Order: sequence, then structure tokens, then C-alpha cells
Amino acid sequence: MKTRERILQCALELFNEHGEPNVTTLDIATELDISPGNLYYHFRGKEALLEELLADFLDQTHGLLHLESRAGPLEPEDYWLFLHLLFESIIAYRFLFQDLSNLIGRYTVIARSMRQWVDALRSTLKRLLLDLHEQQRLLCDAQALERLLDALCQTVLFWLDYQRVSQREDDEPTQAVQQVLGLLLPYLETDTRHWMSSLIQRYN
Amino acid sequence: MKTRERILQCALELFNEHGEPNVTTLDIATELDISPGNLYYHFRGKEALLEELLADFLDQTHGLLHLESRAGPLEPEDYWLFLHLLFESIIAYRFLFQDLSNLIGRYTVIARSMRQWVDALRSTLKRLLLDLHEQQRLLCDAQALERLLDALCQTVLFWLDYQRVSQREDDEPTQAVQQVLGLLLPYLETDTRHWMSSLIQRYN
DNA sequence: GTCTATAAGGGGATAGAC
DNA sequence: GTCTATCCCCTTATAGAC
Repeated sequence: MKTRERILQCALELFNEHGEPNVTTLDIATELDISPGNLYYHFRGKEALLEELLADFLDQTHGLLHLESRAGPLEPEDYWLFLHLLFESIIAYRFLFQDLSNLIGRYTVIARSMRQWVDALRSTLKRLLLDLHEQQRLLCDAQALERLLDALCQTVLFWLDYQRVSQREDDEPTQAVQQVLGLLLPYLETDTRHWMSSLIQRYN
Repeated sequence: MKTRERILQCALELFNEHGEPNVTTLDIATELDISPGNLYYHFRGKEALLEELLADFLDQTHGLLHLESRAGPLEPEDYWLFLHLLFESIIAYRFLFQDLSNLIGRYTVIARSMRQWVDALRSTLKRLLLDLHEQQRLLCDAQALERLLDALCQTVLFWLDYQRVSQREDDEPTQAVQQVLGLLLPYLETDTRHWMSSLIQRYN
């Protein structure tokens, strides 16, 4: 593998494991057995490295957060798939979420991108909820829907952090998906609820 | 006011505003118009400062998270008060939550204390939910209760972060309390639900 | 492309005078 | 109690040889 690629992959691993603020360019170079100078030959600095990793993440999730191109609303089973893929990407780039406030405070580029990403996430989730609502599968008023939407967004963004603090860290998206779908449960119409409930069980 | 107290208060303000990792001991000294040496006369270092602020926070919330001494379960209106007081403390020491993963990674003392705090929070919330359940006011099975409990904990811990990322920062606990109570809503028995619903409305 | 060496700056922390 | 001066270490980043 090319050095440039190795640097990116190693940086991602170290960032995810120790948190971006706790990983220096020297750490990355040492881990790869290359010189710090070499690292700076391939990337202008830590921020450039960060931006490229961020771009990869945005790329990887772009399809998921721009479903409008698709024809028609999702089928129930697709909700599980959607969340599973989403959390797979989040877990793969979890350093972005672990120190989100910090990153946003220190790098304006990241702040802009991540805020846009959160907006897109919120829009997409809202669209999915509205679809369910129109199909009479989700039963609630507009206000409850907004609150539910915030609860979903919050769980998507911070579930990993919560698991970490609770010392229940997990590299699999299963629990996260179950938690998000669980938030939907009490608002679902009876048949859909039973269906969703057994779906959640199935992945235990 | 004594210098020692001024340092603590100033540190708290700066940590809350900029995040602990972005505030140096020199920043604090400069803001107070004292020398860095003076600061180190009063506190052994940044970590000692941090620990004292943490101790203050634990103190301030200790009563809330150890309700078992109280006689009997809470009345519905007390749930609002409980959450209001809790979020007031969290907002006052929000730097602890804003960079929680980071702080936990860098300071083992903080990690231990905050994990204990989260455990106490979870226990207390669980106790409150079980009380409601026994009173037939909360209708759900054990599994749903656990998921609800996690949703509550997560919201308590990360609502401020979520608001920050969404650029809807707020120094008042109102929205946070409404969001947490909103999570309860769909599981409540009809009368309690209406009561709680109007309670949420009232504080808009 | 890769290395060694090193500059430049920041942050934590201490010594010693007042 | 408070100040000035200073040290040390870590991190980022660059220069120049190979």
C-alpha cells in the first residue's frame, strides 16, 4: 500500500482509539515506522489529514443522507438497513463524534461540514418519519414528531459516547440500531409496532 | 473575595465557555490579572483545579441523586422540579459534559467520579420509572423500560452537546426538561399523560 | 520519497525574590 | 500571598541531505 494511504488508515485507527486531541503527528509516524518529515511530505499537517478523513466520511454517508433521489418511501425492513449502514460509518469514523464539541471548537472547516451533516441527518430522518406518518404507521402530532426527531438525532450522534461513558463499548451497530428503533416503537400503529418489535428482537 | 475562590469561579467560567482543553492556566491567570505563579500557589496545577470544580458539582447534585432517603415516591409535579434542578447544575458545570470523553480519557480521577455519577443518575432515574410503573402510571414491559431509561440518561448527559452542535444553545433548562419529559409521554397512562403534556406546554 | 536534525511556539510547572 | 523569571517538555512544522 502507498505510504499516503497507510498514513490515512493509521491516523484513523489512532484517532478512533485515543481521540484526535490525544494523537500527535509524531505518534502516527512512530506507529508506521516512518519519520515525521515523511508524514509532512504527504500531508501539510494534522488539519489536512483530518480534512481528508472527514471527506471520506462525508463521501461514505452521502448516499444514505440523500435518499430523495430514490423512488418512493422506504419499506419497514429498510429502516433497519438504513440505520445499520449509518452506524457502521459512524463507528468507522467514531473519532469525529467522540470529541465533536472539541473538534467543532478548534477547526472551523470541520464545524461547517459536521453542522451540514447534522442538518442533512435531521432532514433525512424527518422525511422518513413523515413518510411513516402519511402511511398512518406513525401516530403522533406535529410537536411529538419534532421531539421524537430530536431524540433520534441525539441518539445517532451520541449513542457511542454514551456507551463509552457507561463502559459498554461496542464495535457492532446492533445495539445502537435497536435503541433508535426502540424510540419509534411507542408511536407506531399496532401492526407496524409488532413487526418492528420482532425485528428488534431478531437481532439480539 | 479570596483569590482562591476567584480562581475557581474564573476557571469554571472559562472552561464552560471555551471547553477545558482550550483553556490554559495562563488564560485563567491573565483573565484574573494575577501571575501564573500565584495561581500555582493556590492550586498544584490544572488537574487540582479540575478536581475541586468536579467536587463542587458532585456536591451540588448529591442530594438529587440520592433521593432514597426521602419518604415515598415523587408526585408528578416533582418530576419537573427534579429535572429542572438537575439541568441547572449540569448547565452550571457544562464543561464536564461538553468534553466528557476527552476528560475521561485524560484524567483517571474524573473518569472514576463521572462514571459513578452516571451510575447514580441511572439508578435514580430507574427508581423514578419503577415508582411510576408500580403506580400504573407508566405502561410498558421491562425491556421497553430499560430502553427508555437509556434514552433518558443519554438525553440528560448529551442534550447540551446536541444543542451546541445544532446551534441552538440555551442557558435555560426548560427545553432540556421538556425533551426528557417528552420521552416519557407515550408510555404514560392517559390521565398522567394529559397532565404531563399540559405541564410541558406550560413552560414554553 | 524518505530520512535526520532542528527551529519555533505553547503549556505546565517551579524557584526565589519581595 | 504575590510577582518575575525561567525551565522543561511536548507538538507542530520545516530545511536540507540522501
